[in-house]
Amino acid sequence: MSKSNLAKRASHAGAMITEQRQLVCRIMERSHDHPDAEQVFARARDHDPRISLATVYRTLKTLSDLDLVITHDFGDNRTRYEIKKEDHHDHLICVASGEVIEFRDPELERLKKKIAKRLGYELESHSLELYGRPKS
Amino acid sequence: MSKSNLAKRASHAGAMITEQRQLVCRIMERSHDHPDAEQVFARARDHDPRISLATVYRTLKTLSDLDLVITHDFGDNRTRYEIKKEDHHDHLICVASGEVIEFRDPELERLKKKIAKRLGYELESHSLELYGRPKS
DNA sequence: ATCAATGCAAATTTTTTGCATATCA
DNA sequence: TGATATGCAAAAAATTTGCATTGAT
Repeated sequence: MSKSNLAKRASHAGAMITEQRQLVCRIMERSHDHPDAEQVFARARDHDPRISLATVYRTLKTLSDLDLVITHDFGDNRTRYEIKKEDHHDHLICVASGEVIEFRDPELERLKKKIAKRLGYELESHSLELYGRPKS
Repeated sequence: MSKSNLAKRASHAGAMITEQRQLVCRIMERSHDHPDAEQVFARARDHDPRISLATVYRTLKTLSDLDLVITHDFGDNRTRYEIKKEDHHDHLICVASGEVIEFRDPELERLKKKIAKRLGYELESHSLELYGRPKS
């Protein structure tokens, strides 16, 4: 049950760890969907009703600046957040249900780096979203 | 100098073509960057100062519903629009300058379809953004 | 003539910010 | 203690919408 301990990593990276940040970190560790700020806020408020939405936004920004959290845009105008894991994965969004499916593909990862290199860039980050319709 | 004639295609797809929509279509045909709604509005207003931002939004929405225009999110909180061409391409965003570079890669296209299929989906659309730092 | 699109301004939605206060190191 | 984070409410920014009017077919 060892958690990734996001808060500890954030602290190690120089961020001050307050009770609220601790809480947001714990929530991000336990969220296996891709919540937006409002959802993180709702979950946080369940544990501590005194936390504010502004703090949630600020904390998520801080974590994402530290590269510990990634942001996504799945086409509905709101930013979704996800804890960054060691292994990169991408997302397929079901156009029928909106469900988000994570997948990994090493060939894809290789190809992305190769393309960036070809264009004269060092790949820093990347995001791929596939939008698909379930094959009955 | 044959244009892609976006307006004609929109009309063919059943959209009513007004002067404003004509104008937005012409602008999208001539824009080779990836403008946001505000930029399209500014360009439109140069030709016809009476057009409104709401109409630009509504027209872009209509065109994108008709699959004649694609939307992008490059990480700054605004939706960017681009006319949809026959051949799919993806984007590399320079993290240093914000510049957006288009690229094409057939292997990538094949791989995307393959992955969707593997997951039990028919690929409907997809977007890949690479964020890279220029190799000095 | 009829139905849909427009303009305008107001309303929503998402995210950010200023400032006085509370909290961490 | 001294610097930084928080909460609150107000501000910004992006996008949508209601409604009276205009315009397309």
